[in-house]
Amino acid sequence: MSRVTIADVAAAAGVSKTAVSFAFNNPERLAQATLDRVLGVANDLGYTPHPAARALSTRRSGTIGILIPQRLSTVFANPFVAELIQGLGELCEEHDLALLLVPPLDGSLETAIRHAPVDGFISLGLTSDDGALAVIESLGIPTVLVDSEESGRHPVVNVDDRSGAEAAAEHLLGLGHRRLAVLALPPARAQLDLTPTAARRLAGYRAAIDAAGAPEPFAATAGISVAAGMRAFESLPDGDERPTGVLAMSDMAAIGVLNAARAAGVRVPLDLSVVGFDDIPLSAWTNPPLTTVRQPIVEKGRLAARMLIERMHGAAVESPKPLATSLVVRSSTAQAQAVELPNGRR
Amino acid sequence: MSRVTIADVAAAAGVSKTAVSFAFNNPERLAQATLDRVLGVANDLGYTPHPAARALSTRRSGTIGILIPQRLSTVFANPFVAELIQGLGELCEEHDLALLLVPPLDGSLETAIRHAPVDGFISLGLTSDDGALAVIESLGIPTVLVDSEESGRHPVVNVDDRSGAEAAAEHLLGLGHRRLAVLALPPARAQLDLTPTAARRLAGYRAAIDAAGAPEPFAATAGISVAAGMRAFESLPDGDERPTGVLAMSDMAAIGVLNAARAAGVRVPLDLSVVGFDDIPLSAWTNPPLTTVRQPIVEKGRLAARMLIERMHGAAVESPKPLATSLVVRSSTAQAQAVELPNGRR
DNA sequence: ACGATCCCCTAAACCGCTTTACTAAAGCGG
DNA sequence: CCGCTTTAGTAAAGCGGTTTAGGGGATCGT
Repeated sequence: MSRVTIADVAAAAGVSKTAVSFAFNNPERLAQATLDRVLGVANDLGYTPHPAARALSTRRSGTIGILIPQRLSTVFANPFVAELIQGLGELCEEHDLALLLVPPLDGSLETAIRHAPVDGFISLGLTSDDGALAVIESLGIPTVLVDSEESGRHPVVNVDDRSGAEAAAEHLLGLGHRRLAVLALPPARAQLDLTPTAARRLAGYRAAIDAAGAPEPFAATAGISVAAGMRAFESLPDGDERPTGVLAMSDMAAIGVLNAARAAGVRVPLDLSVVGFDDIPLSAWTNPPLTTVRQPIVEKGRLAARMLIERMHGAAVESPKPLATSLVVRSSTAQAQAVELPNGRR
Repeated sequence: MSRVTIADVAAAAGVSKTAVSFAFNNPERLAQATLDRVLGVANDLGYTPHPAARALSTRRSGTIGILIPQRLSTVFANPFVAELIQGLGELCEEHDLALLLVPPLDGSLETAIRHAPVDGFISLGLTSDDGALAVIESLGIPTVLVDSEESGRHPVVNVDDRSGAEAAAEHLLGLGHRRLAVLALPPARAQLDLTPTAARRLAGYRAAIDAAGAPEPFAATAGISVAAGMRAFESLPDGDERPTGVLAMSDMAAIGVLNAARAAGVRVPLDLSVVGFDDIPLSAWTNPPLTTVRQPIVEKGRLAARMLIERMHGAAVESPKPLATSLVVRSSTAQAQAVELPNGRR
């Protein structure tokens, strides 16, 4: 019941292994009659080249890896990743590549990288000093960074997080909100700093708030799940202290806030305005529909894949400039209620 | 800049390749001093076994493949898959396995299967006569079927689609609805029949409708996207003919109906009741919150992965009985409006 | 002092495929 | 009819690991 090998086919067709190999990879080197016979026999026997053997010999695996910095169950709770894969997938299918999900192995992303049989990596949200990148470097595997920092060593695909965040904050400030809460994304890997994305968004919020002379926002961390958003809402100061506007760095967290608010009898957007980030497809259908910052996720995936494939073909590719983000105003934000203290910073 | 091989390490440490291999895979066969030296040198050189070489030699790749019957961009638009991967991922991480997404290659799932360097497959939604399963068979790769039909050849993980659908239809019928619409899932692969899942759900709807003596439901196909659900709503008969209840086989389609209805001035649930299927996490936060049939997707993924891993270890595993589904009543369904024709089948 | 045992380590075969010579036979011009 | 190119196919050397069989030296029992 063991696999049919090239030697089996060769024997059955009465030719050498080389001839069989040629039949598949170099058909013009065989006489038509031989070619037909070999192909016929191979087909009858159900022969398929062993992927690992082929990969070893050709030094290509036909696979690209997505470097996932966290546990799969965490990351896939975020529709963001699924959307990115849609973009990556389009290009992969076009180029007959398979997609390998590479989460930390034994808790170590570095280990996982070493064991991944891939021709290239797409990495998500790593800081440029992450040890994982050093390992990739030493392995010499072409890589494209997504949601990362500028790096001399690899091309980077980013969106303009900062401008998007700034627009979100300006929107709220423009509606008269002063007491704001920022729901930050947690670090991608334990004991690390903010992800580059979170840092840029935070900078955007800050810039707008400072420019408007509004008080320091309340800060919490909310991850990318509805539950985390709900917890974040609970953690907000209560009573008069409660922020009137929430700037969430993910739509999922924003949706959690929406829900926890309703449960607590806080009306959105009357009592509380909420802005999300990403514009995942479902944000338009929440209750109320979510005001959020749109980023072109699928496009980002497509672009990253295209760049990686070019790199794999040996081309030198430049980092494109960050993709544009835009504020999508729906119904989770409204004019702040009248009563507001007349002083600036608290 | 070429990769460090086992021979490089052996030379640098002044031992044979065998010794280096033992250092990693059979450390007790080396003297402590030698072991330390080899490991030290390997570390200094940044040595990692070449995954393909290792796979060829050990005949294991440390990877399991998810057989995706459609294009990645289509499949990942459905939160269902992301959830399933959360479940699969938990087990994979526990067992240090990577996850390979295997969509059709050159339009052929069979080809993709042959080229996939995996130790096992999880297949999604295939009928048991699908050619892809025959190929897997001939390759002798352990496989677990998800959302498929009972098959003597592979263990199957299913949920009780039929009962769930029946409960959904009974719910609507119990609320007095008679004119119903069923939004079916399209076939997984072009020119094929309904997926096993869709067929079972349809049977469930039918059984309840027949038992209640209600008229034949209007039938449409809606896929698993919000847009498809919106189109399906548009396709419903208008005026007095319009169904008062919609049974959608996916939450995404149901959400599309919700939205298209609102746009058309049709009030949900006053004028139209909508029931979804799956209970994806966001169904609770739509506007209005969606009544739907819950199935334990993450659990399904975990179970499938656990079974596959056991099979890969050579154990014989039985198909468990279908996982329970349950109706989750939220706010998208309500009593049918009074005016109803007093006759039975139209 | 001598064969038997251990302990460490190595040579070489093997996994299944690709690819680089290279050869035998056929075709060709003169 | 002979030397020269083509054509069609092959043998063998990798690719980079793992693993089996075995060898040399130190230790042990007597």
